[in-house]
Amino acid sequence: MPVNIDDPRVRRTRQLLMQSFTELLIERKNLHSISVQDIAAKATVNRTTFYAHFEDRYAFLESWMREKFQKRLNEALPDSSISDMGSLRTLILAVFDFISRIRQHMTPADSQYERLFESAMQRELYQLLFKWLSEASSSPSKEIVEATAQIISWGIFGSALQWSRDSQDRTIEMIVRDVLVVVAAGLAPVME
Amino acid sequence: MPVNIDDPRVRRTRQLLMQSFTELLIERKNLHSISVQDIAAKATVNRTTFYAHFEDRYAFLESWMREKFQKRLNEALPDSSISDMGSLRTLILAVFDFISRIRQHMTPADSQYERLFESAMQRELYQLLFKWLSEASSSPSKEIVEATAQIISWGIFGSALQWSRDSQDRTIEMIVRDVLVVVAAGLAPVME
DNA sequence: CTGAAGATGTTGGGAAAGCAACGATCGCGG
DNA sequence: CCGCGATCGTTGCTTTCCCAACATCTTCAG
Repeated sequence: MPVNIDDPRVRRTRQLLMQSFTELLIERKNLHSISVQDIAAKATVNRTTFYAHFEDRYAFLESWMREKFQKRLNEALPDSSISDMGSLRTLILAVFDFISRIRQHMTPADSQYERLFESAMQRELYQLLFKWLSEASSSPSKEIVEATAQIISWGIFGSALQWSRDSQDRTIEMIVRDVLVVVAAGLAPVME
Repeated sequence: MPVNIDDPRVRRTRQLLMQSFTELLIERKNLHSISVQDIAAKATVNRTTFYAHFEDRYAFLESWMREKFQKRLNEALPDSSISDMGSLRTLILAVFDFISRIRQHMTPADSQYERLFESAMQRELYQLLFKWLSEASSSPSKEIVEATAQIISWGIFGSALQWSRDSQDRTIEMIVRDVLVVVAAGLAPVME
């Protein structure tokens, strides 16, 4: 298990593995058909090295999902804050869009990974919300901020998940507008 | 000094260093202003590793030049042979074009590297010609083939070098046509 | 059902890459 | 001319990576 994540070799290996898996996922839609050997080979990295970085394939998939999701959110909100209604809408939109795209790469054979991906996304969303709220909030109570981040992250994520499952009969703009109203109201107590 | 050139780490490191130097050369035109540290940094490789692969900066530059030149020639002649007059012209054209491009990246401060580059190119051209002639020639004598490769490689390379120095008053098409005639004649004895 | 092929993790030893530190050399402004 | 900083090339030691081999476990065709 590599100890120093600042070691250039460690960074390079991780990046190569992540990138390779992303490309494989684009080539062959089916997640389940991608083996550890495939990922390692494409990354020109030994299979053993894969296991030096990740406990098992599930730990890798979780890291991959968290990284992808985090990157997506940070690209959507470059200033790293939810300053106004507009940025809040952008955030919600990004979550809905991301979940929808991920689902396109899932086949019935991949259902075993659904819960893994979902929890990774929710946790990542919570952490980002908590960080942003801690900076922007007027509330002095850490507990209040935590609770707010929990409720809002679950609220956004859960509704996005449900929408992505229900064959998406409502357009993304419509549903996002509705979610925005509720979320904004929930955020009100901790914002000035 | 790495021993096994099939080791994925060795291949990766070499490629990273080569690629990084190429990009640096495009960014900052001046060859002389590029330090070993610059190359290593851009390749996310330790400076010590650079010296594990190359005796010194000169050995690196020679390898880089040979690799670039070889790649350029193989791209120009994908079938790896000089089957007819057309492919021979393509080869000569590639040499002239390559030398001309390289010169664009040279400033007076880089004059110390000229001889290095030149000998690398000539030797590479010789080796390719020898290989091709060995396959295509009808001559049973190895000595004849060697001598032919020597003369032709020096002939093409030398005239290209001279042309690139002389402010290129004649168009590349004109000079190449003339060189082609002579080279073809020189090649005649060993071709069927 | 079976066994052959392939995927998952694991281990030990050797090779490559990273790192900090060193003296030597070069260039250049004071 | 001096000396200060930057680059060069080297060394000893640590960490990471590669590799071959192994024991499971799954899968799927005969």
